[in-house]
Amino acid sequence: MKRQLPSIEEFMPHMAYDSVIFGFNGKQLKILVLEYHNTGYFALPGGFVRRDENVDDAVKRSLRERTGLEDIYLEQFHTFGNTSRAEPDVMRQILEANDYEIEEWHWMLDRFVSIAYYALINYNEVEPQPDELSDSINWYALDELPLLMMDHRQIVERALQSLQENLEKKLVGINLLPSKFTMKELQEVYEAILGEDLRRTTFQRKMLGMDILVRHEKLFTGGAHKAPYLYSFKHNGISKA
Amino acid sequence: MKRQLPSIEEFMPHMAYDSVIFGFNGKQLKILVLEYHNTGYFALPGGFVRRDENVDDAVKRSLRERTGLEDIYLEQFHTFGNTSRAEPDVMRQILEANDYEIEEWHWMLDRFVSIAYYALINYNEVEPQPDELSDSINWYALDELPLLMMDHRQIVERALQSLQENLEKKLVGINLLPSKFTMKELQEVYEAILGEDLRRTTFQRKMLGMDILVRHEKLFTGGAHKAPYLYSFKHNGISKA
DNA sequence: CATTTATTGTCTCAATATGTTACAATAATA
DNA sequence: TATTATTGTAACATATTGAGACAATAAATG
Repeated sequence: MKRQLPSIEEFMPHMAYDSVIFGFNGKQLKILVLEYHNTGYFALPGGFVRRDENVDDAVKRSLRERTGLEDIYLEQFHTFGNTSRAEPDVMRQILEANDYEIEEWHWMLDRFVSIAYYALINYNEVEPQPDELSDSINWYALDELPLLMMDHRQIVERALQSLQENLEKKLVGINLLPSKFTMKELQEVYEAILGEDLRRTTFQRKMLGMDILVRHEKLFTGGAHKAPYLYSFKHNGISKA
Repeated sequence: MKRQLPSIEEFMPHMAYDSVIFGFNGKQLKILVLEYHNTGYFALPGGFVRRDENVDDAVKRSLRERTGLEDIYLEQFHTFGNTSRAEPDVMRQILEANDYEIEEWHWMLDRFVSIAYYALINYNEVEPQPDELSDSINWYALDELPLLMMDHRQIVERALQSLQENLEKKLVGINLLPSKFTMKELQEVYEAILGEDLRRTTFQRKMLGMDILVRHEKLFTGGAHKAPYLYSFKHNGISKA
């Protein structure tokens, strides 16, 4: 008994989204990558937009499903619209490997324009869940990505670039950390995103000078040295644009 | 004899683009706005994407048609994807006023996701041409815009914001000026975009310090004062990202 | 033709911001 | 109690930007 594919009645054709979901494990910046069943194809989490659904909501829906998290920092950064964004043979393989019934032609084999978002989440709060088509969803460091489908590699690169550009403008780094963190952890997030080392004293001065951090109790890690303070961000909740 | 609407065979449904075309008249930043025949509706220049066409190319095609210019500085800045982006009654009115034949329902009355771009052109080089649905296309200063259809006003605001953010990163201001210009003209472009006055000496020092300008002969305007130098940009042509 | 006017190009000094080094203040450990 | 590996902050040097001053014009004025 073959499964039924989502119907074109429900979704807008030619329209998709992809999410680059960033997390920080304390050392490296990582992203979530899906592996499709039995095919060896890797891809970014993505999906289609319902006909009665805002694009942003479609993306949030899928982020909830993949991560279980409710309020996620999300930023749309580019829409990829080249005609080359179609790989019907690959798509057919994936669908067949998932035991879907495919007619001669199906809308999911068509050309897609993809609206791309990046999300920032707290690595440790999450138990990622694969989607219907996938065996697994795993964290990959940016310099250890598997070969990704289609133009997903370029999508990741562009996401990182946008994240870097927004790092100063918005208080973006926050969203990759737990609510309380040390100055060192914050610095490590910045270094991972920018891909360069920062000077400790300058960084600390700048962050404190911005007047956006609240200082809390000290964190006694058990190390043979002065204990660092914990900080949190002043304004509550998600720092969405 | 009614005219025929573009066929859905040619275009992707639910998918559109809009362009915010900026020009600078020497004093103000302006944008091009269309007025639809006999309806009093104003809108941004936009269009649909052919099934076999890159989105970027669709936008360039329409820019050529509206402006006659070939190489235009163009930047995609956001995709607007809310379900509220549909006004079937208004759209029907516009089409009827243009003497198009409309069946019960038509794909152009549907919800659209719009991929938005901004363009920078040389105000004086252009003789704007209205599209099929429009009586006129005219320059409007940003603070004297007519009431625009749908969410086009928000699109303009977001375009301006992106332009402001890109002003420092890229050498964007260039594209609004003729190939040779004075330092004062360049400063006026920056001021119009940023919406604030800049300090003359600091601006000049910064621009010259960037090492991107070539100094040419002086410009004798006939004013009772020292003649300014003309400058052009070092690297040739369009400074696309 | 000398004088006046408005603007331009450049310099200087002041005010900020950032880079760099130094050092005292810890928590654990030996 | 001394040692170790940080952390928080201060101090100084350097770089960047803000602000004002001023000489060098093109034309207009008389």
